[in-house]
Amino acid sequence: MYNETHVPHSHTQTAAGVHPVAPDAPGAPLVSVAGPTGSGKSELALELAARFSGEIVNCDSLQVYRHFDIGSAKLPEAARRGVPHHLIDILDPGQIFTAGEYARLARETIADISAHGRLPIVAGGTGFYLRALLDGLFEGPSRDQSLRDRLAAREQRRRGSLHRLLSRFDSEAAAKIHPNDVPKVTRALEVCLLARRPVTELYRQGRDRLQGYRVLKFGLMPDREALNQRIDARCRGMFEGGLVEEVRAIQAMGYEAVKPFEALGYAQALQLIRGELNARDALFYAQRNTRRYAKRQITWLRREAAIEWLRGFGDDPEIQSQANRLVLEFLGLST
RNA sequence: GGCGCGGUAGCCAAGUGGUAAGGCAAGGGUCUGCAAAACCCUUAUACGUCGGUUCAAUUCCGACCCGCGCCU
Repeated sequence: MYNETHVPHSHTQTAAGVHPVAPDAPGAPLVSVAGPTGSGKSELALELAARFSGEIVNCDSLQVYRHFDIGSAKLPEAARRGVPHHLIDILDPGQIFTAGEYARLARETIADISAHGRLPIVAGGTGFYLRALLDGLFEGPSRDQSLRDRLAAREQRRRGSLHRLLSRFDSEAAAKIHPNDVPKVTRALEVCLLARRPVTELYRQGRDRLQGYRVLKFGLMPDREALNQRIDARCRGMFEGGLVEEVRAIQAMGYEAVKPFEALGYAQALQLIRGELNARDALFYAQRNTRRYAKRQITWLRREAAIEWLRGFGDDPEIQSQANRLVLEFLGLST
């Protein structure tokens, strides 16, 4: 794939003003920066964007929400060095968002950026969103709240009933989903019922993969111990930097039981406010859960295909120059 | 100094004269429209030390060490 992009392009250096996107390329270039929380994705993405006249497309399921700034570690406007950031602050806290919608929006955004001759850089830690964007999802019905409500009620009456039901509609799907994993069982069932066909059959038709781009995927993979330390420090910084006040402010706007409040740090801050946790425990649980989250992200990333691994933090100059070199090569700008 | 209680894996903790639950933490994994979510799996050369009794001690006895509490 992008091994073929070693073909040196006419002019060499990335002097400012030179459009990095070769107009005759066999697909528009697209860069993505993934990695666990706290690995320095935003910093690396920003660095690359600044250097290659890129624009950043957020790929984080929490940063899409307005008002959730501190706990989602949004790069403050002032720190963005004039680089345009997309798909940040696009939703109200009460709105539900899905991977499918993300993929749609992100694809539009990327197309737009490319059309202007700039380099789209997708940055964020939500692996599922990235996969939905790049590999696509299967073509099928999207979520249906009223159906879900009915299914949930049924499951509540008899635990495991949804899984049993699913095995009648699609035994293959049922075999792959653990009965305790109600959300996934629900989705599979929802699809079967809405499409009147087994999900498995729909899966077989493939995903609606992103077309027309050449993709360079970075995976930041810092040392686990160092990452954990950063995570702990960052969580502490969030609490000390006004996370609880941020939550109070959001509550004051009338939001209480909204989805983003379930996120790491926010959940704990909320419990602290409600008196269900003391300050020490709130921090402790936020840190621990964030460390676990990072672990899950790493698990997800390991499975991702064709990743250029960067064994360190994205704000490390050494890592940044490694990434720079790879992007240069990728764009066909290396000498 | 005396008395009492305790000392089991990284932490908490049950328990038995025949080599020992569980929980937490940790690690690994799954993921096709709520994914910072949800779910699954795995783990240990662990019974303070030294002796004694016994076929056999983590379990009983003694001494010692350490911790906690109380007393003088």
